[in-house]
Amino acid sequence: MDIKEALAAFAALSQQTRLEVFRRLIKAGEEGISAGELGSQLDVRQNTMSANLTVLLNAGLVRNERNGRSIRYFADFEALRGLLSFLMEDCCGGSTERCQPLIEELVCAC
Amino acid sequence: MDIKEALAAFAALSQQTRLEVFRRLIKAGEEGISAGELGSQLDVRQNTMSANLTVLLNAGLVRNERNGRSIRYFADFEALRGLLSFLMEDCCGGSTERCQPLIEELVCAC
DNA sequence: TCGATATATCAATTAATCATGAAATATGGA
DNA sequence: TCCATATTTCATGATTAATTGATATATCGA
Repeated sequence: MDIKEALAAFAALSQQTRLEVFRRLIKAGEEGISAGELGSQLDVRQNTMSANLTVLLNAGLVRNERNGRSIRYFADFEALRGLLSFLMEDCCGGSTERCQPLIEELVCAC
Repeated sequence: MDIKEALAAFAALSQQTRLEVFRRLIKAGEEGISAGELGSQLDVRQNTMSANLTVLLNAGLVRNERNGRSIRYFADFEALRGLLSFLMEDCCGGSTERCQPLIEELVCAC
């Protein structure tokens, strides 16, 4: 993960529809959600949704897979891991006092 | 943390100078870094840096504190924790299989 | 092969963001 | 009080992003 990729990822997550899509894909896990389902769940027109999904794809945050006539989207957990590690790199100059509780709390949220 | 705050945080992190600033503040921990130091470290003009620091402040990602003539900035770890929990909420519908390794890898990065 | 469904692409308009010059505010020291 | 330093605020022009209508592509079933 370099800064260009990280910037693209954060930019992708800084728009309401895309953030909601990504959170739903995180929740959905392996199952994923089709483009059409996402559009109707979030009440977004199909071309707008398609454009937003393309942004998430280009940012590397999601993958997709054709399934008959529909296309299913999935969160890319590996990319998310990379992004978060990039952000927290050398946190507190290496002392874990500050980041350890941050991380532990996150586990509980899961 | 609601979606508005999360969007503001991701938007704040989606610009090169601000992302670099935030990562430096994460590294700096308790010590923080002054506005002027950040400007010269990253070779950014003072008013541009000031505007970018204001964006990070408004997004709740950093705090500041006047110290004589200079103003010192600090990463807000609690806000970061809130943001990450928001993003990972109900990850994989509650099963931790997917998020557990993601989190564990993060700890190592610290 | 034809029509229906699902999704993507294109071009254009509108809206938001960014960096900058100029000026203002706050602090500390002579 | 006056000057220098550190930082913020304001107005503006330039770049970039978002949504949309129209159209294209891909898949499925009759």
